[in-house]
Amino acid sequence: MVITLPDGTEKTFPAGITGLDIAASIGRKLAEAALGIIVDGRLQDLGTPITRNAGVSIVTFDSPDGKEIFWHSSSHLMAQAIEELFPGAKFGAGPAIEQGFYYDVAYPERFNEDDLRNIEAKMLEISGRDIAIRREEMPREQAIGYFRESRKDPYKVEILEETLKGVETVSVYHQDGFADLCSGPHLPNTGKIRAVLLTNISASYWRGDSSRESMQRIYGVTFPSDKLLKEHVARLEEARRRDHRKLGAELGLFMLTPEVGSGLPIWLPKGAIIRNELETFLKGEQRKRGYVPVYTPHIGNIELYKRSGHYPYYSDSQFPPLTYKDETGREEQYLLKPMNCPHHHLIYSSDLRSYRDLPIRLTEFGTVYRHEQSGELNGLVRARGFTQDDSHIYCRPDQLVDEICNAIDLTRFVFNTLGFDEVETRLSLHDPANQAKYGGTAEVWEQAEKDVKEAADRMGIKYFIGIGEASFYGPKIDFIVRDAIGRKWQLGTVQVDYVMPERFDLSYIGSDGQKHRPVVIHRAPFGSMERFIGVLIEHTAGNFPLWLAPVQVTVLPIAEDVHDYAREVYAKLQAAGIRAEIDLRSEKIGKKIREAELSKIPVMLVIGRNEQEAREVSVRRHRKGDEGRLGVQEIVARLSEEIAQRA
RNA sequence: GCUGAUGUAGCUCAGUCGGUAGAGCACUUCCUUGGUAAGGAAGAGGUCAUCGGUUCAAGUCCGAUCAUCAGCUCCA
Repeated sequence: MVITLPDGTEKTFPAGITGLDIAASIGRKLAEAALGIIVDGRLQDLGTPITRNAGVSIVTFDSPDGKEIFWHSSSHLMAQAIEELFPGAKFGAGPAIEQGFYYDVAYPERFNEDDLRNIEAKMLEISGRDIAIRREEMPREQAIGYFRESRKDPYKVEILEETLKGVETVSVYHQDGFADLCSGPHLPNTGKIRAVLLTNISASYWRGDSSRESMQRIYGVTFPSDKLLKEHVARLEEARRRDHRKLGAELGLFMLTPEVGSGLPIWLPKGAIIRNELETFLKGEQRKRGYVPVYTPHIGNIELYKRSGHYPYYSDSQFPPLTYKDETGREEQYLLKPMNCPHHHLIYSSDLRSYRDLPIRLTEFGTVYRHEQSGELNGLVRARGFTQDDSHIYCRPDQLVDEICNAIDLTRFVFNTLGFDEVETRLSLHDPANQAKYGGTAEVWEQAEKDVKEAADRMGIKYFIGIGEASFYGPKIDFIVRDAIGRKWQLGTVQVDYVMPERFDLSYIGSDGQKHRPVVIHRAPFGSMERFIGVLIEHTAGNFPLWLAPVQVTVLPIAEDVHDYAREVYAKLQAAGIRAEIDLRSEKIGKKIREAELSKIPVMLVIGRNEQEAREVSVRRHRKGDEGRLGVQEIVARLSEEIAQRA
């Protein structure tokens, strides 16, 4: 029997050999690190006998597959520990996730922190017993009996009876007295799991259904060594350090207060500078690309949203309507606007449009209000009042793909400028199985999705498909970045819409003199200014590039006798339009520098007697240190240039 | 919205068994005039989230509300 390894080398083995044997034949270390094996593209247990010629690769913790196996087995290990410590606990679902695993547990008592520590200790103890993990296949009917009678776990029985209805044979993994219904694969033994951290407990509904019983979901992460766990903990601490809510307060960027309302961020002067710079940047870029600015009110007649179809779709996540009654008893209802599109559509149809006028690109930083569920609110990244860098492009069908490409190009330009280089792109398509969720006809959707794909392919972007992620009026291209804690956030978006033009009866006069229907593109490179800046804060850890820094330069005189010269330098910076501060306190230079470093000011200009005599400044860059002396004109010119370049 | 946790000075946090509130940093004033990440001294700062209850007495115990955090569910 011939086994082909990933590097192309071929080895001959007797039939029935296992992955572990193959790993051992390559090296002792690999045998130790091996967690599973991929045989002809299929991930399986290390102990599964291989009976014919195959291409194999050994899976270790370094690969995503390896982590998946490791953490999935860890969830079983945790379940076993819980079962030993808390007899009677029943188990729901326990998968591996991106950063570890969880298990949903039904148990009458609430678990607390101490319980977690005890479970951790028990897991390590079980790991120390180095129990073999054994796979057993059995007919589904037999498994139902097993889980009902022996394991007494109603949740597994439910999975067997419903989710796995059509399946003949299922697999059960055993380790000591513990057994779990699971397709696998799993680790060969529990001993591989050497470091355990249970991170938190939360509630979850059985099968994600809020009408079903609530279970306790215990999250954890495990590693093959303590060293890896320590690194993981260090990453978590770094994430906490970068949390935009913490940095936003420390750096005086924004605030949230119940006196205004939850989820309603207030921009403080320093945060407003960042937002204003970003807006100025995008406005300038859009001007170059043929967008025209408009302004629209913050509320709109409710009829507008009924017409657009937003109201019925999203009435539960809107602030309740404002009702106005005049003396005659006539009633009008207004909605705090949850999106800008309807206003823009009315601007479009306020005039007769010729095919020669298209595309028309209306743009506005439009503030919208959505009553997000209280549990969803999260600093700037999930707020109830936020501002979209919203534009609507009205174009002819023959211009559509070009216009989508332009919007993608702008979005990419924005992300590159801001230093987001790891952006995932999702083509968000509709779910054909759930057509009722969407507006428009099947043909229109087919066309729209074809156009979106064509544009994405032409722009050469790498994307993945998200079925059911489309909005109700059309497919989208979504740009997704991760925050410091690894959570994903959708920022920019480009959306195609054939539905709104119908609803608002938008038209243009074609070359044939007849009325035609334009197509609308909704696009927002930043998405929401609040969310974008929230993610930007975490991305930069508050160390903003010079052009965005709320305070760009601080002038630090060493002693009082150079205050006059320091003021002169400060005045020159201000005159050049550089955001500068001056620290005239009677503190030592070390303290002034420390405070400037902590407030993450990019440039410090230290001035003492030597600098005064030479008409120079000592330049110190944040996190870099002393960079030597420069003439005043020189430093002003260099900083101005760096700001202009948005470097 | 649901489940759980949390809420004490501007910030980070102590506060024991229920007996009228504490530290460090920041802030203010004074002294100090210094060379690349914390000079010294003094002072000021609190409706212990809010409302109600138990008690002779509540930061502490109980309940409700609000907010925040974690997760679930949702996301134009």
